Order: sequence, then structure tokens, then C-alpha cells
Amino acid sequence: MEEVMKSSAWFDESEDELVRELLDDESPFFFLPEEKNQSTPSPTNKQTINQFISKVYSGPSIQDIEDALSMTSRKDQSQAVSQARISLLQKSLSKMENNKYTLKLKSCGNGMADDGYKWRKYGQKSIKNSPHPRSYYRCTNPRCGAKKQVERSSEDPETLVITYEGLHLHYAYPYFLLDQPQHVDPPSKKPKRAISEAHETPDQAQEYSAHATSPASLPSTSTAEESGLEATGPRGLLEDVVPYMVRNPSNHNVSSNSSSYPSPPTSPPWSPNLSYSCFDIALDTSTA
DNA sequence: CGTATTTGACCAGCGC
DNA sequence: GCGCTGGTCAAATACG
Repeated sequence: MEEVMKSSAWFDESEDELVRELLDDESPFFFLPEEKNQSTPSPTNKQTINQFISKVYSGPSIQDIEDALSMTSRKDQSQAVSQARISLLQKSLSKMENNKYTLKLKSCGNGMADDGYKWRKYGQKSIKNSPHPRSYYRCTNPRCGAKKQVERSSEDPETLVITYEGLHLHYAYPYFLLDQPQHVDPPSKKPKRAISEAHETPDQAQEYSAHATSPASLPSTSTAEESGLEATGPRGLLEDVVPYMVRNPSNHNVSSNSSSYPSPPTSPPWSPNLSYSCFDIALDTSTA
């Protein structure tokens, strides 16, 4: 019984941590490397964040997110990107529950969101009434209870529906990036690109292919058609942003669609002090 | 060799 | 009580 309540409370606490995180100027989560390195976050940032934060508790509205985003990415040249992001969010983001958000992304063309969090796929299921399978992902960080489900919209095969559960989403907000050639890459390298390029996840590819080839035949297809799609360029998958990358641009680069989590589990590259704030949330999701 | 992904089995909740 | 759907686990496999 208590466990149940705890379950609903875990994210509450985590949100608190999140708030703290956000309020902290040092927090890597809401600041891109360039910003941190070049332009120092101004009070306005903090203010905006504050506003945003306050809303987080009661449920952020698109407007709130918008504000946060506009400030977060208010880089001279990235303004356009920022707008695009906002637009994207407006259209695709919706809140379902306290810690549950759904993001719908169009896999068409350039519109793509780029997040860097590392997810581990732990399941896939065929949904009745839907030719498209749903994939289940969990944050690779054992301390993080964030989860996400990815599936293709049954009506719009080109639209990916990603349901986030957990705080990662919050962190991801400001990082939603459209398919930009090089919006904000770390001064050293462009690992982010690598990730995006690496495609989001095999799962998506599968979904794409499934849809492209046989919309209602074998979800588990294969492999061949997806390449065509990939070539087309739609990798609109959104994965969360991994603060780690932001903080340590010279670390990821791994290739492979997804296999670049921080190596040292013992000593987090980013701020050991803050880093765990967000990841420390739910660890015993296994219940029991 | 180590790690990530895959896939079927298992389990819990819900509806009938 | 049975069957169904959705969600998670875990062994096996593939890959780097």
C-alpha cells in the first residue's frame, strides 16, 4: 500500500530535484555548452526558468515551455531553431499525467528532434488495432526511472508518438532540436550529429520500414526498406538529451545508433553533485 | 569479451 | 472465472 503512494511520490521528489537543478546556474541541463562557455546565463534566464519551474509543479503549459525554450536557446543564430522547436512542441507535446508526456513527431523531412539521452530497449509489443509495434525504453542510467514508449501513429505512419514517463522529459525540453546542420555543437566536436546521424533507434527504422513496405503485414520486418527511408532522411526520433554529452562533448562519438553512455559509472563526468539529482529518482521500478 | 538488442514468456489489471 | 491487453523480465543472440 505504501508502495503505491511511494510510486506516485517518487517523481514528486524528483521534480523537486529537478527544480533545484534548474535553478542552479551551474546546472548543465538547461544550458548548452556554448552558452556556458561563451555567454553567461543572464538573470533573465533564471527568471524564465523560475517561472517555468513554478509551472512544472502544476503542470507546464506550452507557453511555459515556450518561455523556457526561448531563453534556453536564445542564441543569436539559433533563434530560428528555437522558434522551430517551440513550434514543434506546440504541435506535438501534450501532457497526460503528472509525469507523463506525449510527444508526437513527424518523421517527414527535416523535422527531427535530437536528444542525447541513452535509452535501453527492454521490450516491444504489438498493439492490437495497430499494425505498428510499440517499443519500450528505459533510461540506461540505473538511477533514473525515466521511461519512454515509441510507436508510430496508426493514422499517420509518418508520425512517431513518443510517450515519456519521468523527468527526463523536462530536461529534454530545451534540447529538442530540429534537424539543423549544426545548431549547437560542442566547440570541440559534433558528437550530437553523430548521434542523430546514427539514427535514433533500430526500432524506429523498423517502424518506418514496416509502414513503408507493408502497413499491416509484418511489423518486424526487416531491414531492407528501412534503408530507403533512412536515405530519405527522416529520422525524426526524439530521444532525450543527455546532459552528459553536453558537458563532455568529447566523450560520445561512439557510433551505432545507441551505445554511448558514459563509461565510468563510478564517477560521472558531469557534476557528481548535481548529476544525480535527476537520476536519483526512481531506481526500484521493479517494485517488489 | 562485454554490452546492447531481440523476442517469447510471464504477470498484473480490466472487462465481460 | 476466463480471456485480453499492456507492460516487464530475462535468456539468447547479435554486434562492436
